[in-house]
Formats: sequence, structure tokens, C-alpha cells
Amino acid sequence: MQKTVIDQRVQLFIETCRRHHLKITPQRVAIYRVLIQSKQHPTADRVFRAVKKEFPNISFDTVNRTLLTFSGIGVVDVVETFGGPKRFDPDITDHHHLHCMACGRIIDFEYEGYARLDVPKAIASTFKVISRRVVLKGICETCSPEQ
Amino acid sequence: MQKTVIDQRVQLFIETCRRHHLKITPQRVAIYRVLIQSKQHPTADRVFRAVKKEFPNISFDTVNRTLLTFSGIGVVDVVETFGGPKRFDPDITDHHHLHCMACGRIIDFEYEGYARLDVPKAIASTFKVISRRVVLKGICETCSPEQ
DNA sequence: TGACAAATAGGAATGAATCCTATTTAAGAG
DNA sequence: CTCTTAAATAGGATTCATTCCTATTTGTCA
Repeated sequence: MQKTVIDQRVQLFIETCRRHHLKITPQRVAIYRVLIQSKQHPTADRVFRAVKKEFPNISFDTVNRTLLTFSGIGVVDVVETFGGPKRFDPDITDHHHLHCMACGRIIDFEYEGYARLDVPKAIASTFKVISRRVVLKGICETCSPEQ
Repeated sequence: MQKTVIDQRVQLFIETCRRHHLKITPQRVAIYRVLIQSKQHPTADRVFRAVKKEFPNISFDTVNRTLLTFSGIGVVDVVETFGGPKRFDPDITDHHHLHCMACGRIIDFEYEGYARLDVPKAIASTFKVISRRVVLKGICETCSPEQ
């Protein structure tokens, strides 16, 4: 990711924090920077270990609590998993997920065909939909037997 | 659920176990019976507590291991969650899920409009798709503010 | 009916997430 | 710029979910 692009996103992030009356701490900024540069839907522990390089005595609790705070104000997403630790996604635009059942990798994709997954009327009237996503389970290329 | 329907499903389940060379133990049958009669995508602990009524000294490990064994042979599904304990689904036919972010309830639904979610070509060629599902996040009727 | 591999019970160990509390710090008021 | 205060942090303790370990039991097949 371009350095300027990162700085732009950080700037927007800071504004979002202000709007929600959250203090802009160096830890929060560092955690956010790590997040937007990670491609693998990291766990709290992965983010923790990455941020630790810059803040050697940051605590796991701070990282975890911060990630949950971020998801509360909508700057990151907790993604669907099939057990195991929570995983976070800094891409909050509409997209879909492939889950490799062998290696656990989650692969983002976008697809015109799913562009407007209409919600059945019977549901729309009783359930307030916040987000919609297609989740595909399968085996990724690197885990395929013939590989 | 009709008693005869349950017995039919148990019978099919037993056949599936045999096909996979799994022993038919009373514990496994009891766990399966609890599962197919539960509507709430139970956790291992919920299944454990229900089965305990019939088998007072079954161990949690047996229930949990058995549920994972069942998912391995495809008689139950581990469903997508957003953190927290694994949840199991005895309905292995194609369907979709609503997740209430307030109470954690997972609601099944079927919808003609999603009947054949085609997989983008670019993905179908590199990723072996096992299952596809639409996952809606939102707030259910009982948790809605005006309720 | 007997032999054996598979499965179980129960407790110990690990891993993830949350809680607790003393200390530090960002940010608004003056 | 300084003071005040509520919010945030570090670090350890605790809780909850899951898996591991091992002696014992039990389906299954010959």
C-alpha cells in the first residue's frame, strides 16, 4: 500500500475517532496502521505481535479491547469464522469471502453477480439487516491435492 | 418433530456411521438425537447438558469430540460465527443464515432468489467450492428497539 | 466367544478472551 | 500553557472454550 494512501486512511480514522469522542492514542494509531496493512484478516494475537515491535510493552488486552472498540465504531469488521479466535477485517466495503477449510485462509472477492442480494420480503419486514455477504467454504489452490 | 421422523433420521445416521466405519455407541446416538431436535444451533456445551440428562456421567470431551467427528462425516455442520464457542447445525441441506448481533440467535431461511449462487469463473477455476451460503447480520424482531 | 482397535470418562493442560486495579495520558476548560 | 478529569493503558488474574492425556470400557468382526 502507498505511504500516502496509508496516511489518508489514518487521517480518516482519526476523524472517525473524534466523531465518537475516542481519544487518539499512539497505541490506537499503531494498531490501526498494522490493521490496514495486513492482508490476512489477522487475529488479535497477530496484531498484538506486530504492534509489539513498535510498542514493546503494549499489552494484549489493550490490542484486543481496541480492536473491539474499532469494530464498535465501524472502522473494522469482525469476520465470520468456523471456530477459533476472532479475525478482523479492515476492509469495510461490501465484499464476499472464501474460506479454505484446509489452511484457514480467508480470501476476499467481489462479484457483480452478488451486487444486490435482495433480502426476502418476509425477512426484511421482521429483521433489520445491517450487512450481507456470501460465504463460500472450500479448498484453496495451494491446499488442493494435485498441488 | 414427529417421533417416526426422528427415528428415520437416526436410522440414516446409523447407516452413515457404518459407511464410515464408526462404531454405533449409545452416546453417539443420544448426541445425534439431541442435535436433530434442537432448533437453536447449539454449542457443544448445550448439547452436553442436554445429553447429560440421559447419560449422567458422559464427559464434555466425548460430546465435543463426537460433534467434530460428526462434522467430519458430514452429518452436522459447524456454522459461521463471529467469535464465541462453535455452534452446530443438524440441517445439512442448503439454506442461509440471519445472525442477530444483539442476542446471538442464528435464524435459518431459504430463498428462491439465492437458489443458485453462481461462483465467479475466476474463483471456480482455482478454488474448490464445498458450500455456499448468504450470511445476513442484523437485529432480530425481539431485539428491535421498538419492541 | 475372544481379541483388538476404537471410544469413553475424567482430569490436566492449553488457548482465547475478559476482568481487575493501579498508573498514565489525552483533551477540554480556564 | 497548566490543571483537572475521565478515559485509556499495562500487567496480571480469572474465566471460558477446547484439546490433550491415559487408564478403562465396549462395539465389531473373525
